[in-house]
Amino acid sequence: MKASVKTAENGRKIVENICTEPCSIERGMRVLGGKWKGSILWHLQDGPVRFNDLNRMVGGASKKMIAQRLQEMEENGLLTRQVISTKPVAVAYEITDFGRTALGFLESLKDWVEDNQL
Amino acid sequence: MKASVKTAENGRKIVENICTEPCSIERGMRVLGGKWKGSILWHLQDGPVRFNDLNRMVGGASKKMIAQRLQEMEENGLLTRQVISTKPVAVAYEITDFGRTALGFLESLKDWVEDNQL
DNA sequence: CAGAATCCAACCGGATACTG
DNA sequence: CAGTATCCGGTTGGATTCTG
Repeated sequence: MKASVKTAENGRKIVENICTEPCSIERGMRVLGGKWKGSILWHLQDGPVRFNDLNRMVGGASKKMIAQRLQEMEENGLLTRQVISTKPVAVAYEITDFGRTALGFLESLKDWVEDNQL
Repeated sequence: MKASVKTAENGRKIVENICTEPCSIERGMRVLGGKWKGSILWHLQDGPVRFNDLNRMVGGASKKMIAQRLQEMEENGLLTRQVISTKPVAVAYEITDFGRTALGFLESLKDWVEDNQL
């Protein structure tokens, strides 16, 4: 929701509606922002990746963080986790169709950063 | 940078390049992500806004947070701060042209969130 | 009005060690 | 291999008070 703004006679702007609950952008940042989530999703776009590989691909994040973010992202339906019962066990993370709908936006963020040398 | 992946004879994927420094997506999240930054920029798109109004528009953030984020965003060139020497003093924050280049994907984030009822 | 300063609890996240 | 458990220092961020 966006706050609605009126302009008084003196030119002063009056804010009428207040965003009481977090607006869409903040909610989105909670799902895709934070640390590592964007990178994780990005690195899943070419197919399932195993835990340790993902850990290496993201780079800089600890196993603990990756595991946490993966859980949250699974709960949000961005990816799925499948256990392959070999010895030792293997686990593959795969992006969902829903997760893919976020890739476009991640790409525009990436382009924006690179175009502006941030 | 994206990690490069090869597939070994056994079908196992090998991660070759490791993202040592934060990749574009992470850097972008640091500039636009975090708490409130997206919302702040979003609420500036229709013209300059004063500190307290911005505080109300964002909603939920303390003055301290808004002040901090505004400083960072000014350093990043996303917005400018101009002091109007009235009594009491007024300060207006205005989005820069560069800041405007980020509005596009904030909008796609917003749409994505709303389309999927996040 | 627009902050800066201070205090402090809560959370975050790295390192390490351990498990099935 | 794919995590979980624990420890623990650092950061975050709210509440409150103060200032020009």
